[in-house]
Amino acid sequence: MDIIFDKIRESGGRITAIKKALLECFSENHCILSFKEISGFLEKKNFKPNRSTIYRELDLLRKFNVIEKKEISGKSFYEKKGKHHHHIVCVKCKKIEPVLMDNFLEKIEKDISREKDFLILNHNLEFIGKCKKCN
Amino acid sequence: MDIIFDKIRESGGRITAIKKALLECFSENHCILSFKEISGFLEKKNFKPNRSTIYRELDLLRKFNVIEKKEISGKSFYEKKGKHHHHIVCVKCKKIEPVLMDNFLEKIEKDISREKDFLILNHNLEFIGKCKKCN
DNA sequence: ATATTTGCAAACGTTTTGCATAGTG
DNA sequence: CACTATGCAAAACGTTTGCAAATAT
Repeated sequence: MDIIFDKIRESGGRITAIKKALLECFSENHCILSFKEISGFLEKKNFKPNRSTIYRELDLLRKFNVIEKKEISGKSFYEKKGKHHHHIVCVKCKKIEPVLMDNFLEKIEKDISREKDFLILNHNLEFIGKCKKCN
Repeated sequence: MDIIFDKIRESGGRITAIKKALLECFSENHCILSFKEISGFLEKKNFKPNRSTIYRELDLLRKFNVIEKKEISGKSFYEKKGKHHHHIVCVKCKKIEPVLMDNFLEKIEKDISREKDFLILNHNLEFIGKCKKCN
């Protein structure tokens, strides 16, 4: 946590109450969070920042390499950078859960890079289906 | 094509000029198309339907199982149902290209299904990176 | 002191909706 | 004829921006 604070300050960023609360939010939650979940979390901690502030802070944390943004079925989600994983998404209740797995895509990515002359930096993989409850 | 027309009529849908043009659009284009690309195609064929009409038609074609919708980096794309494939997306020029490959995810999907008690119906996989030109 | 952060209001791009009219089966 | 498809205008939705005031360093 303190390391992140230092990193932010070094890059010219300032540690504010909202930023602290946001960092807490991401350290307490391992899986991806929607905008609403994030602002809900902040409200529970008695912060009610303006939407634009939240978006801007999320953007900053992204630039500081603390979190990353994912777009799943047209909506944005934010997630602490960390262990490589994918997600399962329930078509009915929309619940998203993480799935840990080794990076089995590495070999395929090499093939694609060579074949298509395309430098692969990242990938998105979600499995869409029905969770236990909804099925 | 005629099979699709029949299927649509059977389900209570009506064959209109716009629907025909849209079907042409998807049979001429194998990879995913953005909304703008679709309406551009229609304009080239001298159709200028209202946006809402296009969205509604796309929705119908989706219900008739002719096309499917994909959300990539926050935008919607539409694609004819067909051969299983994935996409590479250039972060810079945003160009999207298809990548054909056998369904190597099958085994992994079985594992996830068992482990998470989750029925997998589909998956989304995109490789993000830089194309030859942009790199 | 100065640059960053914040709230507010307004704009933006994409997609959806309600309603009246036109067109298909 | 009955019901679907269409155009139009307006709304909804998530996100971004410009600006002036507040705050961190």
